[in-house]
Amino acid sequence: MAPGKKKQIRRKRGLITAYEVANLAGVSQSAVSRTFTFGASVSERTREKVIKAAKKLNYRPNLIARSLSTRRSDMVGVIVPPLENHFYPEMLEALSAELARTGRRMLLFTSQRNSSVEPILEDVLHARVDALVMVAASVSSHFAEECQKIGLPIVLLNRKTDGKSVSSVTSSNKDGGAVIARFLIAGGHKRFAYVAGLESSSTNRDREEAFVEVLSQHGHDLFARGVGDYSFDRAAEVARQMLGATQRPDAVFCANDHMALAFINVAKAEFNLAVGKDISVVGFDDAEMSRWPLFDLTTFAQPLPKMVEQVARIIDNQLAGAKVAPEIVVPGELVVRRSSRLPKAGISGPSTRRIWIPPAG
Amino acid sequence: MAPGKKKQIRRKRGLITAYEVANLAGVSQSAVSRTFTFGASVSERTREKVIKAAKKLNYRPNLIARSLSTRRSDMVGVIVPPLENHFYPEMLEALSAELARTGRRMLLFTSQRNSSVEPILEDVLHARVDALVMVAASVSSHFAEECQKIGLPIVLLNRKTDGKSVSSVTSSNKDGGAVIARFLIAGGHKRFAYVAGLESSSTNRDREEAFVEVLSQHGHDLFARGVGDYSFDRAAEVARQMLGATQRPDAVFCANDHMALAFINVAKAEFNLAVGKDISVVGFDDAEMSRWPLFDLTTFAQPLPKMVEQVARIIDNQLAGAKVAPEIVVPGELVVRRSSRLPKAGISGPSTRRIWIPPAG
DNA sequence: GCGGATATTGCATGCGTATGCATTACTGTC
DNA sequence: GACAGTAATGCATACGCATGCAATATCCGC
Repeated sequence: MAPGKKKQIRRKRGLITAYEVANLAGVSQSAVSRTFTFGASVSERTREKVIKAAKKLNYRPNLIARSLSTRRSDMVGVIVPPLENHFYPEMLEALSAELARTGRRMLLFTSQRNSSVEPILEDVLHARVDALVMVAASVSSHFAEECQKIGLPIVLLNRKTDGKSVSSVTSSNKDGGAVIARFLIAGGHKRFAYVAGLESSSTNRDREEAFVEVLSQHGHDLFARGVGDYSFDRAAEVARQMLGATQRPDAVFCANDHMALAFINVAKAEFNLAVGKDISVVGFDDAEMSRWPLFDLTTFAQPLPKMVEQVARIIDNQLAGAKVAPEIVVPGELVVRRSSRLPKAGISGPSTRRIWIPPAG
Repeated sequence: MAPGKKKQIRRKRGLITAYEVANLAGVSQSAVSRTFTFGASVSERTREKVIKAAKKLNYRPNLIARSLSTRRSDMVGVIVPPLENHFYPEMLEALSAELARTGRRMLLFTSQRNSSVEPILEDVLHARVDALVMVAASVSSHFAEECQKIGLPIVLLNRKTDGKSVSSVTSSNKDGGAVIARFLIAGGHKRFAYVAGLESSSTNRDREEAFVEVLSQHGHDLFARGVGDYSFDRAAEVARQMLGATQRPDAVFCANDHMALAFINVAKAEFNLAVGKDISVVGFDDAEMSRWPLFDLTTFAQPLPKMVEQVARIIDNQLAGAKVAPEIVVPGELVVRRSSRLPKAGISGPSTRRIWIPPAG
């Protein structure tokens, strides 16, 4: 070794670096790095020396530097829609927990109510995240291609984009719509209404199509239909119209819980109706609030834990080089509560969580 | 210049770098960097060449590399409590918007219901965020010191830690408690109840102390008291006890909206009470849901926009070298709705947002 | 105790940008 | 047109870690 080449001896302002730990431990910076890199080759003796020195100096590997070196940031960009719909905070928490579990951190972007996500996407791209999860949003094919090109995996959660070969995780929206139709028919209802979510969304299309189709298979038409755009206020407005009409629907399927809660609010507070007797209301999501005594909402439950698990799995696979962009559909189930008149048969499960399964035949 | 030293000509797999843009534009990498660094010295002609080349190559500065170089990540770590309380998603959105507005990104950490934030903090420290915002959490003096040492600004939001010289932003919890007491007294109530939040929290202490103090100034004792720990279920349980007693309170102050909504749920759904007539319920926060027809909750509004603005300001100042750790208290106001009997005087404001101000004297 | 296989170690360099410093190109003035 | 003063530019290096490669150290079987 060239003498006098002790370049390792540094001392700067600011934070502790691997060099300083190396000095104290009497090893090279490489050894320090290897100690903190899973799977790297270090002897037990070296590791101990390093750990001890690191603890003494209160050293923490600088993840920024690591990212630059490894070209992996271990950050996942997450774009969430406005959190007005309380199902999304729940989804966010589940996602956060799942990402943490798989050793990733979450860079969160919230989208404003009336603006597109495009500018956000530009930000995300700069941030060098390893992957991107978009909740309840869709994506232009232009952007999808760009991400493909730079190797950034995208996963859509609770929404999908048809034919664009973008990964997505949704629950079985079609099954949900269909089961709810069967459930309401089995409950003896006659006048069916649908409160639509955003008509441009895949979730709304799937739910509505299946709902209407099963109704018509049983000889029923939609008695009323309104568009709530997944918004509380607009859904409440729809409710006012439907309930103020000379003849009311007796069974209402709202495309998500948030709108169903709006509907119940109006029905009870403004029309003094007994929800579950005078009129049945069914939602979709099974957000926490649906269990609140004043709502007690029958709703098609989306299994959040399974959904976010799939998200993580897709990310893992894509980062491992998978070429396919799977569209995962996770099964859900109809949780029966008292916002709806019950069919005679088909209810099962513990009293805390009764579900309805269409009787065979 | 040493001939053949054209080190700038590189070409690698992966993303576009400043070098490649420099080549195409016929300038140095420095010029590219300066073009994308606000306030740097570049001529208009150079800038144009660079911008053009950058656009052509679809170049984006690598923020990871920039962070390593500047030692600023422009990321703020945010730790939020469980989002069951719907006021927190709102706060999160407001904070996200404010951080975005000030050119920062948000690294989000969610804390689990029954576990301490300590392990999360360790993660945050690794991530090299520029600052840390902790929502509704408190912090050990040990950790506060450590952050002080490494120069990481911390801001507590909606909570404070006494005497630890940690910055915090809260709304005027004491005023809130006091105003609510005056309001309920002015409304002619006689039997006052308090549903406490987490008893270890500064918010609960401040609200309760002021509430009780004003009551006693007017010769009233607390008729009933229960602890809801800011949880829906526990607050509902408290409600069942209070409402099931032989004599009920006629005015209930719940330490936050979330618990107030639980109380109203139980009062209406299980005891069939007319909230606002049979019993008055007042909350604290003014979460969105408080406006829902079934709740229509009178509540002390915390001004989210101002609060998050203060958070950003503190972060700016601390990063600019400020030594003091301010404890900001932002004024709030009592928003009057129909969950409570109204006093004769003191109500003002547009019909969409009526507020109550204690009449002078 | 020997030869070879294997595990550990350190050196040197790269990751992509920002920036101090020295150099060069302008700009305006008389 | 010469000069001072300023703006613009490029060079070289640092930021803190990971890692390929070559050099050692350790281990194993005999």
